[in-house]
Amino acid sequence: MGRIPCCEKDNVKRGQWTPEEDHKLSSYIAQHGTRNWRLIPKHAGLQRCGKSCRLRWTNYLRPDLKHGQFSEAEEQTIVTLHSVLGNRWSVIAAQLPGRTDNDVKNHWNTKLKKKLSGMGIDPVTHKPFSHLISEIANTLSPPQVPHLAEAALGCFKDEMLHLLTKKRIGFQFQFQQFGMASTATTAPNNGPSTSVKHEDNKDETIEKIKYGLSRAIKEPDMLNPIKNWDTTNFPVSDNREFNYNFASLLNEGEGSPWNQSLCSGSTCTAGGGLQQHKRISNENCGENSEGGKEIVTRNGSTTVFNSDCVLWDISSDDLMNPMV
DNA sequence: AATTGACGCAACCGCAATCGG
DNA sequence: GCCGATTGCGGTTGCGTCAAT
Repeated sequence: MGRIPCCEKDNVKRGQWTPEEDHKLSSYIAQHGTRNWRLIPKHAGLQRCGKSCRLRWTNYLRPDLKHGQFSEAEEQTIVTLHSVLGNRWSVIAAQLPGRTDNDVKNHWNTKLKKKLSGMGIDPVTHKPFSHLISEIANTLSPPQVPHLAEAALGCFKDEMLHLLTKKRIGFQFQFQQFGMASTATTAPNNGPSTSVKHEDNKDETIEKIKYGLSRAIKEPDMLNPIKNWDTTNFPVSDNREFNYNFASLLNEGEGSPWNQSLCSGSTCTAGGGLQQHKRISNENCGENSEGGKEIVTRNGSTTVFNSDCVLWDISSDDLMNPMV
């Protein structure tokens, strides 16, 4: 029982492709096309699984592929689309000529996630971490905070700790706002006396986060990311080439193309589906027959960018959900 | 100089969707 | 409409490279 294997595993080579194998596959496909992947390796004289051949072709050998580094414009497009579409790499890659879903996925996982985190933005929700902290705080009643905060933060605690303790970037700005020490490696000397106890210097970072939570509960406006997020004093130590103007992103209007994509306010759930009020930059828009760009998704729904580049979600159940 | 760990990329795996007889 | 075969997709792993210790 079980799934039928895609090929005879025993007589199939695996691992890195050799230039000779690449040449055989490319030559065969140039002559015969890519009609039946199961038969291609046999006919091309390759001891490879058809699936492996297909991957090698689509991700590496195809002549229309770009192999160089991603440009900043491409990165911005990826982030923009990811904030709307989540991990739908094939849809995102379709908007980037010459890039494959694997390329986009790898680039996201190795570079862009870290860049966003380095800027204090959660790469899953595309919200500033401070905003997430505020949202968590707003869901907790004050007596619970010290006990629940750490658990609630678990989803991104490691990321924050990495940033705060290893790369030493980012959050001093927020601590300054709380009247705390100006660097993340200094213990809060004027921290709260009630809701958070400073138990152990080893875990002081967690304490600071908890302190932020307790302050957020007392004074929710302090953590409003729109009002308070400013990158003026926000060094991004290992991303100097990444000239992303986050301040302009949060101030509507001109600036980086990213500024039209990321979440603001408390309603955004980007990454979880195509349900949110979104705009994307015009440079990402192609045209369908009615002047809009269609992106057909796996579940059959269709995302359309109209002439104003406004996203619509068209599903079989719900024919037209204007997303604006 | 040797070791270790982080990083980036290619490739694999398994499930879901689609195709076609 | 059914069902097996094929293809597409996203998550994960393996491995080579390089910098830090």
